[in-house]
Amino acid sequence: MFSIGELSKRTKVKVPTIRYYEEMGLLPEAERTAGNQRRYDTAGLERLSFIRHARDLGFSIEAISSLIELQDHPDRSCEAATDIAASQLADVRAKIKRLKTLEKELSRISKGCDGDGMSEDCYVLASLADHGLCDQEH
Amino acid sequence: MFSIGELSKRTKVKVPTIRYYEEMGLLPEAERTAGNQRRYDTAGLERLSFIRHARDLGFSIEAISSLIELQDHPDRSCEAATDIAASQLADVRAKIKRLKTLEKELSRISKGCDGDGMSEDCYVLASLADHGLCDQEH
DNA sequence: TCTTGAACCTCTAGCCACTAGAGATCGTAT
DNA sequence: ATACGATCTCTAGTGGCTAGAGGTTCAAGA
Ligand SMILES: [Zn+2]
Ligand SMILES: [Zn+2]
Ligand SMILES: [Zn+2]
Ligand SMILES: [Zn+2]
Repeated sequence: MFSIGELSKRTKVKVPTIRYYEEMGLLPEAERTAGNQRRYDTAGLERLSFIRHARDLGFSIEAISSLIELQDHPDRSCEAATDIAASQLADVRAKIKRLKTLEKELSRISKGCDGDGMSEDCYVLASLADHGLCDQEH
Repeated sequence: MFSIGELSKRTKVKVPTIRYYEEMGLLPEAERTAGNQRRYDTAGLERLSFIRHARDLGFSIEAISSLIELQDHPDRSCEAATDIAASQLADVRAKIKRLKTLEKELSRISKGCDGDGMSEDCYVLASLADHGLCDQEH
């Protein structure tokens, strides 16, 4: 049994974040010492590692909730889990697509001015004022 | 002179968002009718279009504030503008990089299970539980 | 001119996933 | 016994909006 600080060190999840996850129902309510401090065991450590890893991969708290629910019921179909993963992948791909478009425009805009003129003649400001100068929709 | 609703239609920025921008100081306080309703002219339209375009390109409210400040002083050096644009471009590139890493992991994870087994044996869940199965850091 | 009803006003609260800080209590090492 | 770092709860703040309540104003048609 170890403290929340120890759990925090081992998982690299900040202490207030652990408490937040508990409040959100991702972590079960921790056992407490006589003095009301949380104590954890390896089950808590594993669950928090799962959450941390899923968060690192960009899953939302809500999605992780569903995934954990599934993990707690080994006999259920895992269809929901693959759906969630597929949808997360689709999200990430959509974000990449959008960001690549932005990257193109921003790199054109950035190249357009070397910053040693006056704002009146600045291509950066002119580009922001006029989407017509953009190559694509974004 | 036109109403906030008209401005909203022309810029495709929602009415509450326009009020929010005013509150944040991105838009100057609008003129009002005798009955306290906001009225705008083409200057307001242009400024809001600038903001909208910058937001579409991912600039923060704070960054846009600085850009507008610069735009209002045509005689100042535009160095700050190019700095802001360069930093925004760097942000976008960093995000793309991270998302590409995530995409690789997620696509591996997604391919690993077709969703017709039980959660006990699900590769999606196993992957989330064990970062060791990942190809890269992320 | 009067009436309707859409558009407008302000204010508060909610979203997500935390993060920061205040003020009090607990645990442990000396 | 004392010190002091770690923990507790609670509230509020972050960014960039969005939603809703409850009230007022504007403009068009009768
Ligand atoms: Zn410039
Ligand atoms: Zn554009
Ligand atoms: Zn599966
Ligand atoms: Zn991993």
